[in-house]
Amino acid sequence: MKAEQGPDLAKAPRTERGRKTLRKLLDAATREFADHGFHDASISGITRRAGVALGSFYTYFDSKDAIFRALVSDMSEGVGRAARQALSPSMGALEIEHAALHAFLSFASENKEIYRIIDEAEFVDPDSYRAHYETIGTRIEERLKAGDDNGEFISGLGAPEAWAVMGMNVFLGLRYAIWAREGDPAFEEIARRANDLLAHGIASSGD
Amino acid sequence: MKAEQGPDLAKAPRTERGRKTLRKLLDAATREFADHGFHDASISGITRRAGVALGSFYTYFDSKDAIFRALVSDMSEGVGRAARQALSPSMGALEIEHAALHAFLSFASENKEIYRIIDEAEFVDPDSYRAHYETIGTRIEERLKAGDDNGEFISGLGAPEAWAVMGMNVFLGLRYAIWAREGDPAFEEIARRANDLLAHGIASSGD
DNA sequence: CTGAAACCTGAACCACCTTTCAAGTTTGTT
DNA sequence: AACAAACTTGAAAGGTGGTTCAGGTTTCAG
Repeated sequence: MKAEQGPDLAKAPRTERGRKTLRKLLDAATREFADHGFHDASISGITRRAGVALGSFYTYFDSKDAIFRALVSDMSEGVGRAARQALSPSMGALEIEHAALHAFLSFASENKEIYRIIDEAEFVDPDSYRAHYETIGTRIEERLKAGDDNGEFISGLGAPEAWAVMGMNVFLGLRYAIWAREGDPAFEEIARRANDLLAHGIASSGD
Repeated sequence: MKAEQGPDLAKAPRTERGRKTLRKLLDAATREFADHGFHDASISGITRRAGVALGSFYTYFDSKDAIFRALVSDMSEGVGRAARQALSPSMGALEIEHAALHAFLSFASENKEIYRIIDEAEFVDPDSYRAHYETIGTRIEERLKAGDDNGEFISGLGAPEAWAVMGMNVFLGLRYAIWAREGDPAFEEIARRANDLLAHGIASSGD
């Protein structure tokens, strides 16, 4: 959840006190942006939540945009980390897609605010938004190619199929994690049905 | 492109002159929001583009939010209209999904600014954003059920499959229409590959 | 023709918010 | 202990831009 390093996202603190204040600001900003969205969030709202003076903000960030970018890059990594932990190399290619979607649904469900922030990056910081999805798309494409190589998937799969899979996953997350309703099927069932669609499609076999 | 009716989206004009001014404001707002995004767009920018005085804006809209909402509801209808025109009842169920995606890619490609505005509604006007996708999701679900009824699709399809299809389409639109690159496959090929995935999945048949 | 309602105008109001800064306090090193 | 660097503070500068309003012009029904 830290974001000190990287190309000047935050001005690195040099003392223990400074590191604590930076952390408090990042945590407060997550809540402030999640509650109000980028533009209705205010620096004073962030510093109030963090319990520090308004001016201290500028010790660590050059601007409101800068702290937002720091958060996005931070959280984008968080999503990737969560996905990686759910996968194991011993799984079959289909099984991997199932596990990835299930992990994604759980993660989104428990981090709704993070998702709002990444989505808003489309407008506040378009480059990192695009980088976020292109990174994930590439990763899915690699998984599809691996499944192709070991004979579990058909050959000829590439970026279009990867983006289709990513879109399925993102929208199932939107509908069943972020906009969850009473009576919705469990994540397990959602993941299973998406996996069936991915494996065999929906055309009736007799046709 | 009009949005006079509806629950108080705009204060209805009573003369011909008024209707023209309202139209000019809506058109100008489309361009202003597309160029700058909601928050960096300004009322004075809109009235300048429309060629009317700043104060006239408030004859037709109560606020900046109000005109944005009017635009979103307007454009959401436009997307639906474009999709409906590309479909014909004589098509088979699979063929319909293919045509819908192809029409969507073309529409998105030629209306990138509209897509930016609808996406930004997630933050400016969450209710219409959600309504937009739930309406489309329901429509896709109906199509899947129809394909099920006539035996072309497997049975048991429902909302999860519909949202999966919608996600595929939206993300393929994002990648190949909005973020199009040199050397990308043509829309025809994208639609065909997505349709193959939808029909038969990606598991190798022998397995 | 005529008057009331509709519409237009743009300067000014005003609320809000990012950013700066000069002065004070704490931390860590020598 | 002593000093410099790091850090903190909050008032105020400086802008921005949404919204109001009082007065003028146009429209249109009767």
